[in-house]
Amino acid sequence: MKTELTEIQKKILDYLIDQKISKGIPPTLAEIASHFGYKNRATVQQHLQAIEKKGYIKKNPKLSRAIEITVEEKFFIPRPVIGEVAAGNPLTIYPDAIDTVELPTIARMPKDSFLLRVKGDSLKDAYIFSGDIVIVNPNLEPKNGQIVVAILDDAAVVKRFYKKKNEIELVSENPDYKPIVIDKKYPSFKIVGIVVGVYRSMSKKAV
Amino acid sequence: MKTELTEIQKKILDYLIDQKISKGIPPTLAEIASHFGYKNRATVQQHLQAIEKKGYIKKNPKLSRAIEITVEEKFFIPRPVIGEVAAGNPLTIYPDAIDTVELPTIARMPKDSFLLRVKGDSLKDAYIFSGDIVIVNPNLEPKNGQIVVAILDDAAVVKRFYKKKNEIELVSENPDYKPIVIDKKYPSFKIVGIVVGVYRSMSKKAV
DNA sequence: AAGTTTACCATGCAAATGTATGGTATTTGG
DNA sequence: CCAAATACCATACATTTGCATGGTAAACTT
Repeated sequence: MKTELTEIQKKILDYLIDQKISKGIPPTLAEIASHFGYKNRATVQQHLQAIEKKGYIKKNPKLSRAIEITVEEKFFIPRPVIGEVAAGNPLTIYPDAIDTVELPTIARMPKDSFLLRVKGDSLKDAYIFSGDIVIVNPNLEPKNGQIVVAILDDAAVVKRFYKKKNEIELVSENPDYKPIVIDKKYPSFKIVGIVVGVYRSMSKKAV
Repeated sequence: MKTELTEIQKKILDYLIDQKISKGIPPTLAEIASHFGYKNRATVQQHLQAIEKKGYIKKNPKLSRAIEITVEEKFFIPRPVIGEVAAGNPLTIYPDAIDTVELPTIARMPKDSFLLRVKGDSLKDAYIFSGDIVIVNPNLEPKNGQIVVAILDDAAVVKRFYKKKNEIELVSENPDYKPIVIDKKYPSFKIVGIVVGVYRSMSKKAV
């Protein structure tokens, strides 16, 4: 039952997994057909039957979108990493993904969130280490003590957020950097997002 | 547009979220009706329309299962934590969850995987700290250097896995513990799972 | 008392969906 | 060369699904 998939079957399986991950729901036969340019759902149906026969998926008959993916190796899915946090201050966010990271399905992202890879040990006092992936959520209001990603002038920083009476203070984890007080001097100040989580994959190599 | 949901509408929304998380796909009208004991899909339909009107979901008309959940606050969902790793060696896996942890979103675990909370700094050399959540996947074959959860006699341990020629060695992160060599002396030896990732939530409180 | 909201049901219908069957063309292995 | 596997199409059909409409009953405004 460990038969190999053909090229096309592999592509369809990949598409199934991709859809289930990015959209949350598996596609219908019609959607698959449309994606691959097939004029007929039956073509897809036959491919799915072949894939199921080889044990890679399981279909719940009669139900729409009821395709269960049974491949164990596909636990990890690639997600784009759009920037790096390095050496305390400067943060670069590239227009395109600089890299992808294999994220377990457990760490599915909050909507619109993005990933940044941490370089260097500037955040080590927050127990975040080089190579770790931080999940940044742009849709939340920052609360005191949270680690935020913010833009000052042209640079971006990753610091702890504290809202005082009339000002906002950004405190670095690294004691070498003084807190930044936000006032009129920073007209372009903007909170990009809040670091809601840290993830580190252990599956690839030993640390 | 910030109208409150009624009790029933709230229950239906919870069900939608729950299904999307546990099964990966939103239910159909019929499935919702069946779950709540309704004899009619139209009842569900009207509830969904009401929920949509209040802005909590968004429906893609004509498409099956195309219910998008738009509630921002629901980014974090509780997942059970079934045990603790503490003080180097002993690991306790409780039959029921000892706690729940708020995981970002829509989180879908690798199949059959479970979560353990780390207590103490016994794994700090692997950059895993007290309070962190480790994701354990029981369905993978361990490779050298990976951190595994294993059972020896009655105790369970979390250590690095190394397969030598004729034996298996479990190496502790903590230098105070000597490596354990697996042979006939441990008839009940069993790999419970592999630590595939570490997650730490940053949203609640400052570290 | 009259209106509104909420919560349900029944029925009907068009479109979407999964499935079965039969057919053609190409490639592959013996 | 021939059989089998692969990849696709067309057509047909039963369900599933979403949706619209109309109706009943209770609870709550006003």
